[in-house]
Amino acid sequence: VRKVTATAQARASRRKPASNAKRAAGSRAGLARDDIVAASLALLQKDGIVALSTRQLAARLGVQSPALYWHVRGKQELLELVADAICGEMHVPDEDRPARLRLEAIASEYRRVLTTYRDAPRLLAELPPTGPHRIALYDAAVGAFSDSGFTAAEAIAMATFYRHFLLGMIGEETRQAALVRTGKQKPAKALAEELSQLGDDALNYPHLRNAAAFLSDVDADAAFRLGLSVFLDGVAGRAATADVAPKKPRRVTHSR
Amino acid sequence: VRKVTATAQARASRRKPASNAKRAAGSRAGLARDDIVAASLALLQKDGIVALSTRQLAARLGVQSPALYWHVRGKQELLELVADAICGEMHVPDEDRPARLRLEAIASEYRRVLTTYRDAPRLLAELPPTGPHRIALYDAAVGAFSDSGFTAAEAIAMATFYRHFLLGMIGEETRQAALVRTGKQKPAKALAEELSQLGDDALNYPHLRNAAAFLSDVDADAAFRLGLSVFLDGVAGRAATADVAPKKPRRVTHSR
DNA sequence: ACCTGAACACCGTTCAAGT
DNA sequence: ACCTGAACACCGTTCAAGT
Repeated sequence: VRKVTATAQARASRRKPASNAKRAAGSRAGLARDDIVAASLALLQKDGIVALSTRQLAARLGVQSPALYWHVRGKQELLELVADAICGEMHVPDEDRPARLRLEAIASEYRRVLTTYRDAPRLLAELPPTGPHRIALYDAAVGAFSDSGFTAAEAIAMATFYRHFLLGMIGEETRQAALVRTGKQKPAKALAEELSQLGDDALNYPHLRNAAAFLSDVDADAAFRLGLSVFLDGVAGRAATADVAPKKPRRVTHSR
Repeated sequence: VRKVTATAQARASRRKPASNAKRAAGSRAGLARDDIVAASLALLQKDGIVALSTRQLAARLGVQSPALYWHVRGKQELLELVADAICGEMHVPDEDRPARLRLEAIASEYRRVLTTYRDAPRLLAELPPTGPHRIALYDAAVGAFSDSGFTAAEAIAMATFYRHFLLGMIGEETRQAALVRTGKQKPAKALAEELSQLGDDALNYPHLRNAAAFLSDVDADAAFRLGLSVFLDGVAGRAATADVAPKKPRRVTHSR
């Protein structure tokens, strides 16, 4: 039982057998890794992340779902491949531009492609940034933060935060857009309802209540630029002051 | 078929029948909404979000899984209740403190409680901020951003971004901590491997490679404070300049 | 009013067996 | 080398029926 599993993993991890000009020779379905990723992207774009199951994917490829496991180690790896393929569509900014422009370029590339794939922000946020394209973007961000005056350790942390910041902003935008698209009550209405429902009780929400009129008419584009510029203003207004790498080498700790 | 479903939803939405001093009278399992949420939190803390299934939850409560559906509309609502219960442990800052201190207080409350529940950041990031406690926190953030010089519409957007920023930072921290805890290779090693694996090819990652030595020794606490202060510096260095509410009332649009 | 039993339509994954 | 068939251990949810 152990043995077979081990060899199966070994098979799946040894990929790209020779080239990509090898399929459809004598294989049954002529399934290739790239086909699987392409079909996954199509599925994601059409029906969202919930539809991205091994079984539906196999059906779309005209194959039984266990067939996927010869090409891919498991669903986790499949999702990572999809995530990296998505990031492969993003353009990595040139090194010779000023740091802030590079960070802005990364942001707009994120937004440009992630808004075209359904649920992509959620997908990228959940998966650790593996894969060559994702790491390349990460590397570019680290470089930009380094050039902004952060130490190496700080730049690494900042790049991670930046990534999550962008994914959060874009994810929120796509979530709102999806709500409107599917005809559900626009979120302003939903929140207004909640507010009036609970308003008379002990808790009331003065600021939201005050701003309720503006809830529906937030331009996603302007909001994105605002959030981004606030963050980058913070970046610009700071030289390397904080100290993220402790003196005595110490493991990552979580609060406690 | 339609009718019955409708009444079932009506039943589930009409909750808190009288008070909470009513259960265990003649009911079989004496199941109450609060019990379900409490058991969910315990399950979450012990085995993470993957274990938080209706069936495992029911088992822990000594009940069949369909029983839950009398008390709760579905899994989505269950998760929202759990999320709000978690946020109920956070302290909302006083209004009379300076805006920046309020935002810092919100941040440290987020971090304090989210690091105690497994996968809580992911949970909160995926769910829209419904529920009284979550809305109260959101309201406090909107107030703080308003007092920082943002217009109402801007403050709403900033509060959303702030939430995602915090969830992203804390989520990354807990993810790293989980990797270390479960004995998996610490992420520094993993990334270093990826780097050396792909390094000789066309792509190489100069900045990550340069910073690789610092990857393992990032103090999560210091990193959090760094990211937070950068963001809040950006907030402080900005009066209300941007314009998030468009002149001609226009729906939320995505990209293009 | 509150819960069970049985069923439906799904999942991801393993593994022997086919070709 | 690449794929199928059958199976395992799960999901969330509905709905009639029990008490």
